[in-house]
Amino acid sequence: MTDRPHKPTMRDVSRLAGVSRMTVSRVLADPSLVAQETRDRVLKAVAQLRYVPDRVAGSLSSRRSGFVALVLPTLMNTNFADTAQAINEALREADYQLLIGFTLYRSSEEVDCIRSLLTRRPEAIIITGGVHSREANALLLESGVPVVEMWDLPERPIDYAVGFSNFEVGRAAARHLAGLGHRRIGAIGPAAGGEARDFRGEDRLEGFAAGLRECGLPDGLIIRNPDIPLSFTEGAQSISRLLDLAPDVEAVFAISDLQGVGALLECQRRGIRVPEDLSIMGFGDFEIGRQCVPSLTTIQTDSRAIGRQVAEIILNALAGQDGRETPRPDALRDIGFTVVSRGSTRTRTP
Amino acid sequence: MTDRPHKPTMRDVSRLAGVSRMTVSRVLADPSLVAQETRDRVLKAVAQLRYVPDRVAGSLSSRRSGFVALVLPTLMNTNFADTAQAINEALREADYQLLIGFTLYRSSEEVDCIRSLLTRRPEAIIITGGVHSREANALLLESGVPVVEMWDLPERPIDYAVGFSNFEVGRAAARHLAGLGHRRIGAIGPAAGGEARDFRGEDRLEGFAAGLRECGLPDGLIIRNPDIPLSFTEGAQSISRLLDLAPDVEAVFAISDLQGVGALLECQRRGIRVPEDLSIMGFGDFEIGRQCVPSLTTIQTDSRAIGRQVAEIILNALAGQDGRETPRPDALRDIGFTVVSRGSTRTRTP
DNA sequence: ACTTGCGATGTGACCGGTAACATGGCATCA
DNA sequence: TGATGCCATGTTACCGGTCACATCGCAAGT
Repeated sequence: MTDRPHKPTMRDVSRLAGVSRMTVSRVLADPSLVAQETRDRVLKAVAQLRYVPDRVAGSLSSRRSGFVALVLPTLMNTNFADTAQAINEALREADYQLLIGFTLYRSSEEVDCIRSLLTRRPEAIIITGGVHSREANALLLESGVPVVEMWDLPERPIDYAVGFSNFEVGRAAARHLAGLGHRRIGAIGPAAGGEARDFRGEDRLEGFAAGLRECGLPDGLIIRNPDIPLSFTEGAQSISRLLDLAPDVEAVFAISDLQGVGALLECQRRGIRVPEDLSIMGFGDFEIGRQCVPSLTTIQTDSRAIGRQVAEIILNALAGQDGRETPRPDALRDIGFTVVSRGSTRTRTP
Repeated sequence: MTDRPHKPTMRDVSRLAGVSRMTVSRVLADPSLVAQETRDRVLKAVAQLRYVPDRVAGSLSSRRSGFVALVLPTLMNTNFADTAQAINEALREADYQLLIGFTLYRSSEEVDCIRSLLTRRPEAIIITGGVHSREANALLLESGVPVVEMWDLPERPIDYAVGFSNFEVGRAAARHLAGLGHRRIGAIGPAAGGEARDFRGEDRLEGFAAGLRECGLPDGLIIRNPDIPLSFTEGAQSISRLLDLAPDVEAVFAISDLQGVGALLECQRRGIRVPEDLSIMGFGDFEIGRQCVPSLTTIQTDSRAIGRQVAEIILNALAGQDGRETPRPDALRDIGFTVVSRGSTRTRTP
């Protein structure tokens, strides 16, 4: 907190090195533009003054902030944390700084968050999900920068989307459990009414219900919990409610591994054997799901790959605008998903 | 990505409202300074043009960026994610934007990260841990803004620190396990040699070893794993190594619940009963530790409270500088820790 | 009636960089 | 030898706000 009289500016460096400010700027931005000898003198001055360039000023002047905005529901979900890290790693190489905002699954927060991030003039915006309020949509559209939606596959993305169909994930889960011979099949997931909404979880749940119906099975055993965000604890509660409702349930789909593992642990506490008495399947392929006993059958999507692809799209789009035309990459990237069968599910034995 | 001719600026708003730019600025910054009628006219113009103020320009001019820099090792550890969210929530109320950088537990990354964040002229810096390279320290000291170190309690903090003694945590763990009557006691934690280092984990491990010695017990059963960051999987590996080394070990301290839960699950796989055959104790009070079966004995510290206190210190320090003198809050805040005894440990039965 | 003071608004400089263009020196080439 | 062109560097304006100060009108005080 040592307060120096004032932080050295580029002018101070230029004076010390006996050159113009512009030369200092060049040395820092692209050293090859400056003669070796001058460059060394400037760098010596930079080191001597411990000069740290001011990107605030630089951004204003160059009209390139070097920011990329990232809108996430929360960090409590490891998948989002993974994606965020992967994006960060890829963008930092190109010297972009991530600006993260959180919505807590609330529409009102989402709008505030976007508006606030836009004041920082990000060069691109990454947002979780493909469903936004009218106001949020308007802000994104008018932002003037590329928008990437992720973890979902909207029919008509704003600009780009990287994700998969949550509805199809649910459908695949239903078919998988039905395919194992189960008939009394339930699910646990988010309720649709509250202020906080997990639209992607809701989609998986709807896809699951649709899948059950396609298999000629009833879709009445679905527990919808309004406590968003989801957690292990919430999974334990939901499975409890389901077991109270239908003690003879044979298989359960949890729309997140967080809930799935929570459910599994609750079963252990209740002495319900998994998978002998109950098959449990989750979504997200969390590390804890791979490690737990029995390991959790899940639907896997690659969180880090989503992040990498998002970053790639952005770097492409931003490179495209400085001159050389880059072919516009696919607006919609479906990264797909895979059912990973593990110990927590098994074929029904009559 | 709609490219309008150019984004409206304050000048456009001022013209439309028939006032000067300064009046627009006032309406946005402190509406009470402007007459009702004028204010309404300006706000109408703002809405009509969908004007979004440019904080890049504002920051440069006012010399207040509205940024707070946060340096974290990773988001993979829920504790840090919790703290980050808590900080964010508190700072957003005061309209500060968090700038997050990740070190991945590497000293070299830490320096780069700090340097890069400093170019954005943050008004405060929050950094994880109390041990930094000489270069990082110099940068922080010269930054000219308040620095808050967290999750540790350095003897001589740069400016402020919010945390607890990791060494004492380890010592308390040793005493707790020894107090249960165990004699063959081991631990799993990070190795000290590699490029990536978890200094706080190392401190807990050292404290643990010291605690064992104080109790007159040998400290030879400590597994140090260089795979940082820690994870469930790594915990499973480490406990395996420990069990191979000393099959008769009675109790284990894992320096993180991540490892502790991983160890617990590995024991389940191997048919080792916890706590009957082996007591396991972790650190961090992760949700999964509370939920798993048996639930994990741990040492609890409040991640969100750390975040809240960090934010409080910063808001205080930053308020202090605009005129009214605020008493400098305690430079060092020890938020302490608590041993939480749960199902994974029990008294030794001879 | 004249001064005083305050509320509401405007003026101009400035924050610290960078884009765009200008300049000067020197080697190359017809 | 003069034109040409490139390399290295300098000059100037400007990015979009806000600060400090100036101005103006009007009500209150003496």
